[in-house]
Amino acid sequence: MGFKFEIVKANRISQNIVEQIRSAILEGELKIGDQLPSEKDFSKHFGVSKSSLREAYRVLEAYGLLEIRQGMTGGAFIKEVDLSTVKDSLVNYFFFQNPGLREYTQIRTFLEPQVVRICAEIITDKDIEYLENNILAMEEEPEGETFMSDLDSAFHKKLVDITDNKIISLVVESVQKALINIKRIVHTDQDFLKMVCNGHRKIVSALKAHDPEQASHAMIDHINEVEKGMMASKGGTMIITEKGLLKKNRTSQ
Amino acid sequence: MGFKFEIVKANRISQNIVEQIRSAILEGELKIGDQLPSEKDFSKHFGVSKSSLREAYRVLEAYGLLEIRQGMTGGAFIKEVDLSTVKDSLVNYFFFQNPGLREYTQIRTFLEPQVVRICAEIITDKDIEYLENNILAMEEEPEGETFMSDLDSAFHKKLVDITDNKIISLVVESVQKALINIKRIVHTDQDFLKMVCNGHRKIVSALKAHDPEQASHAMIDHINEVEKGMMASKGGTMIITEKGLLKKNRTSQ
DNA sequence: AATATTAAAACATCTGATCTTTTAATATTT
DNA sequence: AAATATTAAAAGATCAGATGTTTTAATATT
Repeated sequence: MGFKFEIVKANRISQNIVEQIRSAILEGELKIGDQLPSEKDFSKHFGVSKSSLREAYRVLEAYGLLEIRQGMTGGAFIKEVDLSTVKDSLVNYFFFQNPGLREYTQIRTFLEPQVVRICAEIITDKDIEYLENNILAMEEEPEGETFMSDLDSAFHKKLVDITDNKIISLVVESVQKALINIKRIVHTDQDFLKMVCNGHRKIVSALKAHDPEQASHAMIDHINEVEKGMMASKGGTMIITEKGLLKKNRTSQ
Repeated sequence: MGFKFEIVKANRISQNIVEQIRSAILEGELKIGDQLPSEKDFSKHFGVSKSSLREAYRVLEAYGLLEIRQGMTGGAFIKEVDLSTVKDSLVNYFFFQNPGLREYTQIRTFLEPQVVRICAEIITDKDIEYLENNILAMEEEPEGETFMSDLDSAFHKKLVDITDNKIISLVVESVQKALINIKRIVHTDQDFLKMVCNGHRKIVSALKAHDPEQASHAMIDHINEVEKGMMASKGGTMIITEKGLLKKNRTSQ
Protein backbone atom coordinates (compact mmCIF):
# COMPACT_ATOMS: atom_id res chain seq x y z
CA MET A 1 0.00 0.00 0.00
CA GLY A 2 1.80 3.07 -1.26
CA PHE A 3 -0.50 5.55 0.39
CA LYS A 4 0.88 8.26 2.57
CA PHE A 5 -1.37 9.17 5.42
CA GLU A 6 -0.83 12.18 7.58
CA ILE A 7 -0.65 11.81 11.28
CA VAL A 8 -3.78 12.99 12.97
CA LYS A 9 -3.19 14.81 16.17
CA ALA A 10 -6.06 15.37 18.56
CA ASN A 11 -6.10 19.13 18.47
CA ARG A 12 -6.38 21.03 21.65
CA ILE A 13 -9.29 23.40 21.90
CA SER A 14 -7.01 26.32 22.61
CA GLN A 15 -4.87 25.47 19.60
CA ASN A 16 -7.93 25.36 17.40
CA ILE A 17 -8.92 28.82 18.59
CA VAL A 18 -5.38 30.11 18.09
CA GLU A 19 -5.41 28.93 14.51
CA GLN A 20 -8.79 30.44 13.81
CA ILE A 21 -7.74 33.82 15.11
CA ARG A 22 -4.32 33.75 13.50
CA SER A 23 -5.92 32.86 10.19
CA ALA A 24 -8.40 35.66 10.56
CA ILE A 25 -5.50 38.04 11.06
CA LEU A 26 -3.49 36.72 8.11
CA GLU A 27 -6.61 36.79 5.97
CA GLY A 28 -7.17 40.40 6.82
CA GLU A 29 -10.45 39.91 8.64
CA LEU A 30 -8.89 41.19 11.81
CA LYS A 31 -6.90 44.40 11.66
CA ILE A 32 -4.43 45.99 14.02
CA GLY A 33 -6.28 47.52 16.95
CA ASP A 34 -9.39 45.39 16.55
CA GLN A 35 -10.79 44.21 19.84
CA LEU A 36 -11.81 40.63 20.37
CA PRO A 37 -14.83 39.86 22.53
CA SER A 38 -14.33 39.51 26.28
CA GLU A 39 -13.26 36.18 27.71
CA LYS A 40 -16.77 35.52 28.91
CA ASP A 41 -18.51 36.37 25.66
CA PHE A 42 -15.97 34.75 23.36
CA SER A 43 -15.77 31.51 25.30
CA LYS A 44 -19.54 31.33 25.22
CA HIS A 45 -19.46 31.99 21.48
CA PHE A 46 -16.99 29.17 20.91
CA GLY A 47 -18.88 26.95 23.32
CA VAL A 48 -15.80 26.33 25.41
CA SER A 49 -14.71 27.11 28.91
CA LYS A 50 -13.01 30.34 29.84
CA SER A 51 -9.77 28.51 30.66
CA SER A 52 -9.47 27.14 27.16
CA LEU A 53 -10.00 30.54 25.66
CA ARG A 54 -7.52 32.08 28.05
CA GLU A 55 -4.88 29.57 27.01
CA ALA A 56 -5.47 30.51 23.39
CA TYR A 57 -5.06 34.18 24.27
CA ARG A 58 -1.79 33.43 26.06
CA VAL A 59 -0.41 31.74 22.96
CA LEU A 60 -1.47 34.53 20.62
CA GLU A 61 0.11 36.96 23.03
CA ALA A 62 3.31 34.93 22.92
CA TYR A 63 3.23 35.13 19.14
CA GLY A 64 3.07 38.89 19.52
CA LEU A 65 -0.28 39.04 17.74
CA LEU A 66 -2.38 40.03 20.72
CA GLU A 67 -2.17 42.58 23.46
CA ILE A 68 -4.27 42.01 26.53
CA ARG A 69 -5.14 44.79 28.90
CA GLN A 70 -6.90 44.60 32.19
CA GLY A 71 -9.50 46.98 33.53
CA MET A 72 -12.76 48.51 32.43
CA THR A 73 -11.58 49.53 28.95
CA GLY A 74 -9.34 46.49 28.70
CA GLY A 75 -9.67 43.41 26.58
CA ALA A 76 -7.80 41.59 23.84
CA PHE A 77 -6.55 43.71 20.95
CA ILE A 78 -4.91 42.66 17.71
CA LYS A 79 -1.36 43.91 17.67
CA GLU A 80 1.33 44.27 15.05
CA VAL A 81 4.10 41.78 15.76
CA ASP A 82 7.07 43.78 16.89
CA LEU A 83 10.74 43.31 16.24
CA SER A 84 11.57 42.19 19.77
CA THR A 85 9.22 39.23 19.47
CA VAL A 86 11.02 37.96 16.39
CA LYS A 87 14.41 38.70 17.89
CA ASP A 88 13.57 36.73 21.01
CA SER A 89 12.50 33.88 18.82
CA LEU A 90 15.82 34.06 17.01
CA VAL A 91 17.71 34.19 20.30
CA ASN A 92 15.91 31.05 21.46
CA TYR A 93 16.75 29.34 18.20
CA PHE A 94 20.37 30.42 18.18
CA PHE A 95 20.77 29.24 21.74
CA PHE A 96 20.23 25.65 20.74
CA GLN A 97 21.93 25.91 17.38
CA ASN A 98 24.78 27.64 19.16
CA PRO A 99 26.45 29.16 16.12
CA GLY A 100 30.13 29.91 16.34
CA LEU A 101 31.72 33.31 16.07
CA ARG A 102 32.71 32.43 12.53
CA GLU A 103 29.09 32.09 11.46
CA TYR A 104 28.19 35.48 12.83
CA THR A 105 31.19 37.10 11.21
CA GLN A 106 30.47 35.42 7.92
CA ILE A 107 26.94 36.69 7.53
CA ARG A 108 28.09 40.13 8.61
CA THR A 109 30.77 40.19 5.93
CA PHE A 110 28.14 39.19 3.42
CA LEU A 111 25.59 41.81 4.37
CA GLU A 112 27.15 44.86 5.94
CA PRO A 113 29.67 45.74 3.23
CA GLN A 114 26.79 45.74 0.76
CA VAL A 115 24.79 47.81 3.18
CA VAL A 116 27.40 50.55 3.34
CA ARG A 117 27.78 50.41 -0.43
CA ILE A 118 24.19 51.51 -0.67
CA CYS A 119 24.67 53.99 2.13
CA ALA A 120 27.54 55.64 0.26
CA GLU A 121 25.14 56.48 -2.55
CA ILE A 122 22.23 57.83 -0.60
CA ILE A 123 23.50 58.93 2.79
CA THR A 124 22.50 62.44 3.93
CA ASP A 125 24.45 65.02 5.89
CA LYS A 126 22.13 64.46 8.81
CA ASP A 127 22.91 60.76 8.82
CA ILE A 128 26.63 61.50 8.79
CA GLU A 129 26.21 63.90 11.67
CA TYR A 130 24.45 61.19 13.65
CA LEU A 131 27.20 58.70 12.97
CA GLU A 132 29.94 61.16 13.91
CA ASN A 133 28.22 62.00 17.17
CA ASN A 134 27.91 58.31 17.86
CA ILE A 135 31.67 57.87 17.46
CA LEU A 136 32.39 60.88 19.65
CA ALA A 137 30.19 59.51 22.39
CA MET A 138 31.94 56.18 22.16
CA GLU A 139 35.36 57.76 22.41
CA GLU A 140 34.37 59.67 25.50
CA GLU A 141 33.23 56.59 27.32
CA PRO A 142 35.99 55.64 29.79
CA GLU A 143 35.29 52.01 30.55
CA GLY A 144 31.81 51.88 29.16
CA GLU A 145 31.19 48.20 28.80
CA THR A 146 27.46 48.19 28.33
CA PHE A 147 27.18 51.64 26.91
CA MET A 148 29.79 50.91 24.30
CA SER A 149 27.73 47.98 23.10
CA ASP A 150 24.65 50.17 22.85
CA LEU A 151 26.53 52.74 20.81
CA ASP A 152 28.08 50.09 18.64
CA SER A 153 24.66 48.58 17.94
CA ALA A 154 23.23 52.01 17.22
CA PHE A 155 26.00 52.68 14.71
CA HIS A 156 25.38 49.54 12.71
CA LYS A 157 21.63 49.86 13.07
CA LYS A 158 21.74 53.36 11.66
CA LEU A 159 23.57 52.16 8.58
CA VAL A 160 21.23 49.31 7.90
CA ASP A 161 18.20 51.52 8.46
CA ILE A 162 19.41 53.85 5.71
CA THR A 163 19.03 51.02 3.21
CA ASP A 164 15.32 50.89 4.07
CA ASN A 165 15.12 47.11 3.83
CA LYS A 166 13.17 45.62 6.72
CA ILE A 167 14.43 42.10 6.19
CA ILE A 168 18.08 43.07 6.17
CA SER A 169 17.49 45.30 9.20
CA LEU A 170 15.99 42.44 11.12
CA VAL A 171 18.84 40.11 10.28
CA VAL A 172 21.65 42.57 10.93
CA GLU A 173 20.13 43.72 14.20
CA SER A 174 19.53 40.18 15.43
CA VAL A 175 23.06 39.16 14.63
CA GLN A 176 24.29 42.32 16.32
CA LYS A 177 22.26 41.47 19.40
CA ALA A 178 23.58 37.94 19.55
CA LEU A 179 27.13 39.21 19.13
CA ILE A 180 26.80 41.69 21.97
CA ASN A 181 26.09 38.80 24.26
CA ILE A 182 29.34 37.21 23.23
CA LYS A 183 31.32 40.42 23.28
CA ARG A 184 30.22 41.42 26.71
CA ILE A 185 32.19 38.75 28.46
CA VAL A 186 34.84 38.14 25.95
CA HIS A 187 36.41 41.50 25.56
CA THR A 188 35.77 45.10 26.38
CA ASP A 189 39.05 46.81 27.20
CA GLN A 190 40.29 50.18 26.01
CA ASP A 191 42.24 48.78 23.08
CA PHE A 192 39.16 47.03 21.80
CA LEU A 193 37.11 50.19 22.09
CA LYS A 194 39.77 52.25 20.30
CA MET A 195 39.90 49.70 17.53
CA VAL A 196 36.14 49.83 17.08
CA CYS A 197 36.11 53.63 17.00
CA ASN A 198 38.88 53.62 14.46
CA GLY A 199 36.98 51.22 12.24
CA HIS A 200 33.84 53.30 12.47
CA ARG A 201 35.80 56.46 11.61
CA LYS A 202 37.12 54.92 8.42
CA ILE A 203 33.65 53.80 7.41
CA VAL A 204 32.16 57.23 7.97
CA SER A 205 35.00 58.85 6.13
CA ALA A 206 34.31 56.70 3.10
CA LEU A 207 30.60 57.42 3.34
CA LYS A 208 31.31 61.14 3.48
CA ALA A 209 33.27 60.78 0.25
CA HIS A 210 30.32 58.80 -1.18
CA ASP A 211 32.76 56.09 -2.13
CA PRO A 212 31.00 52.68 -2.10
CA GLU A 213 34.11 50.68 -2.76
CA GLN A 214 36.09 52.26 0.04
CA ALA A 215 33.15 52.03 2.43
CA SER A 216 32.73 48.37 1.68
CA HIS A 217 36.39 47.67 2.32
CA ALA A 218 36.39 49.67 5.52
CA MET A 219 33.42 47.63 6.72
CA ILE A 220 35.01 44.31 5.86
CA ASP A 221 38.18 45.29 7.68
CA HIS A 222 36.19 46.45 10.67
CA ILE A 223 34.20 43.24 10.96
CA ASN A 224 37.29 41.11 10.66
CA GLU A 225 39.16 43.17 13.22
CA VAL A 226 36.32 42.83 15.66
CA GLU A 227 36.31 39.08 15.16
CA LYS A 228 40.04 38.90 15.69
CA GLY A 229 39.72 40.97 18.84
CA MET A 230 37.06 38.65 20.15
CA MET A 231 38.96 35.52 19.22
CA ALA A 232 41.96 36.78 21.17
CA SER A 233 40.22 36.22 24.46
CA LYS A 234 38.64 32.87 24.04
CA GLY A 235 35.45 31.84 25.73
CA GLY A 236 32.23 29.97 25.25
CA THR A 237 29.20 31.42 23.60
CA MET A 238 27.17 33.49 26.00
CA ILE A 239 23.61 34.57 25.89
CA ILE A 240 22.10 37.36 27.86
CA THR A 241 18.35 37.42 28.06
CA GLU A 242 16.17 40.47 28.22
CA LYS A 243 16.21 40.15 31.97
CA GLY A 244 19.97 40.31 32.17
CA LEU A 245 20.59 36.66 32.86
CA LEU A 246 23.80 35.08 31.71
CA LYS A 247 24.38 31.71 30.21
CA LYS A 248 27.67 30.17 29.30
CA ASN A 249 27.13 27.45 26.80
CA ARG A 250 29.93 25.06 26.04
CA THR A 251 27.94 22.12 24.77
CA SER A 252 30.08 20.30 22.25
CA GLN A 253 27.13 20.27 19.86
CA MET B 1 14.00 65.87 38.34
CA GLY B 2 16.15 64.19 35.72
CA PHE B 3 15.56 60.69 36.89
CA LYS B 4 14.40 58.06 34.51
CA PHE B 5 12.13 55.51 36.09
CA GLU B 6 11.15 52.33 34.41
CA ILE B 7 7.54 51.44 34.05
CA VAL B 8 6.47 48.79 36.50
CA LYS B 9 4.09 46.29 35.08
CA ALA B 10 2.08 44.06 37.37
CA ASN B 11 3.48 40.76 36.27
CA ARG B 12 1.18 37.92 35.62
CA ILE B 13 1.87 34.74 37.52
CA SER B 14 2.12 32.73 34.33
CA GLN B 15 4.58 35.23 32.89
CA ASN B 16 6.72 34.99 35.99
CA ILE B 17 6.84 31.22 35.65
CA VAL B 18 7.61 31.46 31.95
CA GLU B 19 10.57 33.70 32.69
CA GLN B 20 11.87 31.43 35.42
CA ILE B 21 11.76 28.38 33.20
CA ARG B 22 13.14 30.17 30.15
CA SER B 23 16.00 31.50 32.25
CA ALA B 24 16.69 28.04 33.61
CA ILE B 25 16.94 26.79 30.04
CA LEU B 26 19.20 29.62 28.88
CA GLU B 27 21.33 29.17 31.97
CA GLY B 28 21.77 25.52 31.22
CA GLU B 29 20.00 24.23 34.30
CA LEU B 30 17.42 22.60 32.11
CA LYS B 31 18.60 20.53 29.18
CA ILE B 32 16.82 19.19 26.12
CA GLY B 33 14.67 16.24 27.10
CA ASP B 34 14.42 17.17 30.76
CA GLN B 35 10.98 16.62 32.18
CA LEU B 36 9.28 19.25 34.27
CA PRO B 37 7.09 18.15 37.16
CA SER B 38 3.45 17.41 36.48
CA GLU B 39 0.95 20.22 36.50
CA LYS B 40 -0.28 19.19 39.91
CA ASP B 41 3.13 18.93 41.54
CA PHE B 42 4.64 21.98 39.88
CA SER B 43 1.72 24.27 40.60
CA LYS B 44 1.87 23.15 44.21
CA HIS B 45 5.60 23.83 44.22
CA PHE B 46 5.09 27.37 42.90
CA GLY B 47 2.16 27.87 45.23
CA VAL B 48 -0.16 28.76 42.37
CA SER B 49 -3.20 27.27 40.77
CA LYS B 50 -3.04 24.73 38.02
CA SER B 51 -4.57 27.19 35.54
CA SER B 52 -1.74 29.67 36.00
CA LEU B 53 0.84 26.98 35.50
CA ARG B 54 -0.97 25.70 32.46
CA GLU B 55 -0.96 29.15 30.90
CA ALA B 56 2.78 29.31 31.45
CA TYR B 57 3.19 25.94 29.77
CA ARG B 58 1.15 27.13 26.80
CA VAL B 59 3.42 30.12 26.33
CA LEU B 60 6.62 28.08 26.59
CA GLU B 61 5.14 25.69 24.10
CA ALA B 62 4.42 28.61 21.76
CA TYR B 63 8.05 29.67 22.10
CA GLY B 64 8.98 26.17 20.97
CA LEU B 65 10.82 25.49 24.22
CA LEU B 66 8.43 22.90 25.60
CA GLU B 67 6.72 19.83 24.30
CA ILE B 68 3.72 18.59 26.19
CA ARG B 69 2.45 15.08 25.87
CA GLN B 70 -0.67 13.56 27.34
CA GLY B 71 -0.98 10.14 28.86
CA MET B 72 0.69 8.03 31.47
CA THR B 73 4.26 8.67 30.32
CA GLY B 74 3.39 12.19 29.25
CA GLY B 75 4.33 15.47 30.79
CA ALA B 76 6.23 18.64 29.90
CA PHE B 77 9.61 18.17 28.27
CA ILE B 78 12.25 20.73 27.36
CA LYS B 79 12.59 20.86 23.62
CA GLU B 80 15.07 22.35 21.21
CA VAL B 81 13.46 25.26 19.35
CA ASP B 82 12.97 24.14 15.80
CA LEU B 83 13.26 26.01 12.57
CA SER B 84 9.55 26.08 11.87
CA THR B 85 8.90 27.99 15.08
CA VAL B 86 11.30 30.73 14.04
CA LYS B 87 10.01 30.74 10.51
CA ASP B 88 6.43 31.13 11.71
CA SER B 89 7.57 34.01 13.84
CA LEU B 90 9.19 35.59 10.80
CA VAL B 91 6.05 35.03 8.74
CA ASN B 92 4.00 36.80 11.39
CA TYR B 93 6.46 39.66 11.43
CA PHE B 94 6.73 39.98 7.66
CA PHE B 95 2.97 39.95 7.37
CA PHE B 96 2.75 43.27 9.14
CA GLN B 97 5.96 44.71 7.78
CA ASN B 98 4.90 43.53 4.35
CA PRO B 99 8.24 43.81 2.60
CA GLY B 100 8.24 44.37 -1.13
CA LEU B 101 9.67 42.08 -3.74
CA ARG B 102 12.66 44.42 -3.98
CA GLU B 103 13.60 43.76 -0.35
CA TYR B 104 13.54 40.02 -0.81
CA THR B 105 15.56 40.21 -4.00
CA GLN B 106 18.07 42.54 -2.40
CA ILE B 107 18.94 40.33 0.53
CA ARG B 108 19.13 37.38 -1.83
CA THR B 109 21.61 39.17 -4.08
CA PHE B 110 23.66 39.97 -0.99
CA LEU B 111 23.76 36.47 0.40
CA GLU B 112 23.33 33.83 -2.25
CA PRO B 113 26.15 34.86 -4.61
CA GLN B 114 28.48 34.68 -1.66
CA VAL B 115 27.01 31.34 -0.73
CA VAL B 116 27.78 29.83 -4.13
CA ARG B 117 31.26 31.38 -4.01
CA ILE B 118 31.92 29.21 -1.00
CA CYS B 119 30.19 26.26 -2.60
CA ALA B 120 32.45 26.49 -5.62
CA GLU B 121 35.42 25.87 -3.35
CA ILE B 122 34.13 22.99 -1.30
CA ILE B 123 31.34 21.32 -3.24
CA THR B 124 31.56 17.53 -3.62
CA ASP B 125 30.59 15.29 -6.50
CA LYS B 126 27.71 13.98 -4.46
CA ASP B 127 26.38 17.49 -3.96
CA ILE B 128 26.60 18.16 -7.68
CA GLU B 129 24.76 14.93 -8.40
CA TYR B 130 21.99 16.00 -6.05
CA LEU B 131 21.68 19.38 -7.74
CA GLU B 132 21.62 17.88 -11.22
CA ASN B 133 18.91 15.43 -10.25
CA ASN B 134 16.98 18.31 -8.82
CA ILE B 135 17.13 20.15 -12.12
CA LEU B 136 16.13 17.04 -14.05
CA ALA B 137 13.12 16.52 -11.81
CA MET B 138 12.13 20.12 -12.32
CA GLU B 139 12.38 19.88 -16.07
CA GLU B 140 10.19 16.82 -16.13
CA GLU B 141 7.42 18.45 -14.20
CA PRO B 142 4.69 19.37 -16.69
CA GLU B 143 2.71 22.04 -14.91
CA GLY B 144 4.00 21.41 -11.46
CA GLU B 145 3.10 24.54 -9.64
CA THR B 146 3.62 23.44 -6.08
CA PHE B 147 6.15 20.80 -6.82
CA MET B 148 8.29 23.22 -8.76
CA SER B 149 8.41 25.48 -5.72
CA ASP B 150 9.47 22.58 -3.56
CA LEU B 151 12.26 21.67 -5.96
CA ASP B 152 13.34 25.28 -6.28
CA SER B 153 13.50 25.61 -2.49
CA ALA B 154 15.41 22.37 -2.23
CA PHE B 155 17.95 23.61 -4.77
CA HIS B 156 18.72 26.81 -2.93
CA LYS B 157 18.55 25.09 0.45
CA LYS B 158 21.11 22.55 -0.69
CA LEU B 159 23.52 25.29 -1.67
CA VAL B 160 23.20 27.18 1.57
CA ASP B 161 23.51 23.99 3.59
CA ILE B 162 26.87 23.32 1.99
CA THR B 163 28.23 26.49 3.58
CA ASP B 164 27.44 25.00 6.97
CA ASN B 165 26.31 28.30 8.45
CA LYS B 166 23.14 27.93 10.48
CA ILE B 167 22.35 31.63 10.53
CA ILE B 168 22.65 32.09 6.80
CA SER B 169 20.63 28.92 6.27
CA LEU B 170 17.84 30.22 8.43
CA VAL B 171 17.74 33.55 6.63
CA VAL B 172 17.96 32.17 3.10
CA GLU B 173 15.33 29.53 3.78
CA SER B 174 12.94 31.99 5.39
CA VAL B 175 13.26 34.39 2.52
CA GLN B 176 12.78 31.51 0.14
CA LYS B 177 9.64 30.47 1.98
CA ALA B 178 8.23 33.96 1.89
CA LEU B 179 9.00 34.24 -1.81
CA ILE B 180 7.24 31.00 -2.64
CA ASN B 181 4.10 32.48 -1.25
CA ILE B 182 4.42 35.37 -3.63
CA LYS B 183 5.48 33.24 -6.57
CA ARG B 184 2.65 30.79 -6.20
CA ILE B 185 0.03 33.23 -7.33
CA VAL B 186 2.11 35.55 -9.35
CA HIS B 187 3.64 33.28 -11.90
CA THR B 188 4.13 29.63 -12.61
CA ASP B 189 3.94 29.06 -16.33
CA GLN B 190 6.22 26.98 -18.51
CA ASP B 191 8.42 29.88 -19.55
CA PHE B 192 9.08 30.76 -15.95
CA LEU B 193 9.95 27.18 -15.14
CA LYS B 194 12.29 26.94 -18.12
CA MET B 195 13.99 30.16 -17.09
CA VAL B 196 14.53 28.86 -13.56
CA CYS B 197 15.97 25.57 -14.78
CA ASN B 198 18.27 27.44 -17.11
CA GLY B 199 19.53 29.61 -14.27
CA HIS B 200 20.11 26.60 -12.07
CA ARG B 201 21.99 24.84 -14.87
CA LYS B 202 24.40 27.73 -15.23
CA ILE B 203 25.02 27.82 -11.51
CA VAL B 204 25.74 24.11 -11.33
CA SER B 205 27.98 24.34 -14.35
CA ALA B 206 30.08 27.00 -12.62
CA LEU B 207 30.17 24.96 -9.43
CA LYS B 208 31.33 21.93 -11.37
CA ALA B 209 34.20 24.02 -12.71
CA HIS B 210 34.88 25.19 -9.14
CA ASP B 211 34.75 28.74 -10.41
CA PRO B 212 33.55 31.07 -7.61
CA GLU B 213 33.39 34.16 -9.77
CA GLN B 214 31.31 32.52 -12.45
CA ALA B 215 29.04 30.87 -9.90
CA SER B 216 28.45 34.19 -8.19
CA HIS B 217 27.53 35.87 -11.45
CA ALA B 218 25.26 33.05 -12.47
CA MET B 219 23.45 33.36 -9.16
CA ILE B 220 23.06 37.12 -9.43
CA ASP B 221 21.65 36.75 -12.92
CA HIS B 222 19.31 34.02 -11.75
CA ILE B 223 17.93 36.02 -8.85
CA ASN B 224 17.39 39.07 -10.99
CA GLU B 225 15.70 37.07 -13.73
CA VAL B 226 13.35 35.53 -11.21
CA GLU B 227 12.47 38.95 -9.89
CA LYS B 228 11.85 40.26 -13.37
CA GLY B 229 9.65 37.26 -14.08
CA MET B 230 7.65 37.90 -10.97
CA MET B 231 7.36 41.60 -11.61
CA ALA B 232 5.93 40.90 -15.05
CA SER B 233 2.70 39.63 -13.60
CA LYS B 234 1.94 42.15 -10.94
CA GLY B 235 0.03 41.32 -7.80
CA GLY B 236 -0.19 42.05 -4.12
CA THR B 237 1.95 40.33 -1.57
CA MET B 238 0.50 37.00 -0.58
CA ILE B 239 1.06 34.90 2.44
CA ILE B 240 0.25 31.28 2.79
CA THR B 241 0.18 29.92 6.28
CA GLU B 242 1.12 26.44 7.36
CA LYS B 243 -2.53 25.50 7.10
CA GLY B 244 -2.74 26.55 3.49
CA LEU B 245 -4.68 29.71 4.00
CA LEU B 246 -4.21 32.56 1.60
CA LYS B 247 -3.99 36.21 2.28
CA LYS B 248 -3.79 38.98 -0.21
CA ASN B 249 -2.35 42.03 1.42
CA ARG B 250 -2.53 45.30 -0.39
CA THR B 251 -2.26 47.69 2.51
CA SER B 252 -0.62 50.79 1.13
CA GLN B 253 1.17 51.33 4.45
C1' DA C 1 -13.49 73.47 39.61
C1' DA C 2 -10.99 70.19 41.80
C1' DT C 3 -11.03 66.14 44.30
C1' DA C 4 -12.80 61.94 46.20
C1' DT C 5 -15.88 58.05 45.90
C1' DT C 6 -18.29 54.51 43.70
C1' DA C 7 -19.65 51.25 40.23
C1' DA C 8 -18.87 48.40 36.50
C1' DA C 9 -16.35 45.99 33.04
C1' DA C 10 -12.75 42.99 32.08
C1' DC C 11 -8.92 40.34 33.14
C1' DA C 12 -6.41 37.27 36.90
C1' DT C 13 -6.51 33.61 39.93
C1' DC C 14 -8.15 29.81 42.52
C1' DT C 15 -10.68 25.41 43.74
C1' DG C 16 -12.01 21.18 42.65
C1' DA C 17 -14.43 18.12 39.80
C1' DT C 18 -14.74 15.37 35.55
C1' DC C 19 -13.15 13.84 30.87
C1' DT C 20 -9.55 11.80 27.72
C1' DT C 21 -5.20 9.91 26.37
C1' DT C 22 -1.58 6.98 26.87
C1' DT C 23 0.90 3.23 28.51
C1' DA C 24 2.25 -0.32 31.88
C1' DA C 25 0.66 -4.13 34.23
C1' DT C 26 -2.36 -7.83 34.37
C1' DA C 27 -5.54 -11.19 32.85
C1' DT C 28 -7.37 -13.91 29.26
C1' DT C 29 -7.48 -16.53 25.33
C1' DT C 30 -5.49 -19.38 21.67
C1' DA D 1 4.21 -19.76 25.49
C1' DA D 2 2.53 -16.22 22.67
C1' DA D 3 -0.82 -13.24 21.28
C1' DT D 4 -4.59 -10.59 22.61
C1' DA D 5 -7.71 -8.21 25.57
C1' DT D 6 -8.63 -5.88 29.90
C1' DT D 7 -7.71 -2.88 33.55
C1' DA D 8 -5.53 0.64 36.28
C1' DA D 9 -2.95 4.62 36.89
C1' DA D 10 -0.65 8.81 35.60
C1' DA D 11 -0.92 13.06 33.42
C1' DG D 12 -2.84 16.35 30.62
C1' DA D 13 -7.56 18.68 28.82
C1' DT D 14 -11.68 20.76 29.86
C1' DC D 15 -15.18 22.65 32.53
C1' DA D 16 -17.94 25.39 36.02
C1' DG D 17 -18.19 28.84 39.04
C1' DA D 18 -16.41 31.60 42.78
C1' DT D 19 -13.43 35.45 44.20
C1' DG D 20 -9.81 38.98 43.60
C1' DT D 21 -7.65 42.95 41.11
C1' DT D 22 -7.19 46.73 37.73
C1' DT D 23 -8.71 50.28 35.28
C1' DT D 24 -11.67 53.84 34.03
C1' DA D 25 -16.13 56.22 33.65
C1' DA D 26 -19.64 58.17 36.20
C1' DT D 27 -20.99 60.29 40.24
C1' DA D 28 -20.72 62.68 44.50
C1' DT D 29 -18.38 65.70 47.50
C1' DT D 30 -15.69 69.39 48.88
